Amino acid sequence: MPELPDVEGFRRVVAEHARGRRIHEVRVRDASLLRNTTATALRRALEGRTVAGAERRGKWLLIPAGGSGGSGGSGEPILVLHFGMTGELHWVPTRDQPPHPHDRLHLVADGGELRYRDQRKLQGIWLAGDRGQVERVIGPEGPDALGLRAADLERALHGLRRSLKAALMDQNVVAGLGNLLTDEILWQARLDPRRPAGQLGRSERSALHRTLGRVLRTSVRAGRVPAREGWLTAVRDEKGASCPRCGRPLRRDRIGGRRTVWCPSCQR
DNA sequence: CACAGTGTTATCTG
DNA sequence: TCAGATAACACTGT
Repeated sequence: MPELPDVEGFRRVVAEHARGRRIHEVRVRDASLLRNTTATALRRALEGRTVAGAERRGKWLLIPAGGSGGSGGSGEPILVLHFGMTGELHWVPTRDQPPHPHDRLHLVADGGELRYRDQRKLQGIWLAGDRGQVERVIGPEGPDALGLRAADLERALHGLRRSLKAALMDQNVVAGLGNLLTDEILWQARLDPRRPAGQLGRSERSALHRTLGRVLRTSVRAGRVPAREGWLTAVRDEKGASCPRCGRPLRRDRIGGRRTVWCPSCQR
């Protein structure tokens, strides 16, 4: 599930419910999700501190843990989360509710708990001691897809011979787009996902930019890519699905290494 | 039982 | 260097 709109939703969960609360206890329910730290180190770093906020970077979520009262000579630790394909972040307003079987980490705070839940464990949890360590964990990324400028998109796609599908899903080209979102954007922009990304005409690139922005803003508002009437996402998992726009049968291919649903009649 | 899947990375091949 | 294919991670639903 988690692409940019979902992670943006998780960011809002933290901002609206957890921000400003003191972390009483860190419960590591599955230490195999800890990628660069241990349960002991995570507890030592976070317990007693305050949830200072939440920031999204592409599909990453950063939760800085604010000062515990001391002078804080070494800076504030930052919890770094990636949700893979099945991760979620929940706010549970009552403490000590029975855990969900896929709950991997609980941050127990005043008045509730923040729960990192993940079925497949394809990504995980990092601890950064400062902003520099955050950069090392996340690594290089293209410009964030939300608020992307037309000039940024042009620069990102310039010279690429790869397919649009592969290019848009590459976090080093543009950060935040996943499989579902990319299919929806290319379908709404009427662009063939196999087209070389660097060879779009001016008006095509402009249409792609406008569509990307519109699909993203609508999805962020919903906290997911919505299965809206008239959207590809509404029908993409149906068996003999047909294009919501032209009614002709949709095609399923493997493009850029991922399942791609598109309309060979509309998308050129 | 086989296999694909809303993600990412390493490795191999052309 | 670039791009595509494949495997690996771990688990569930079809």
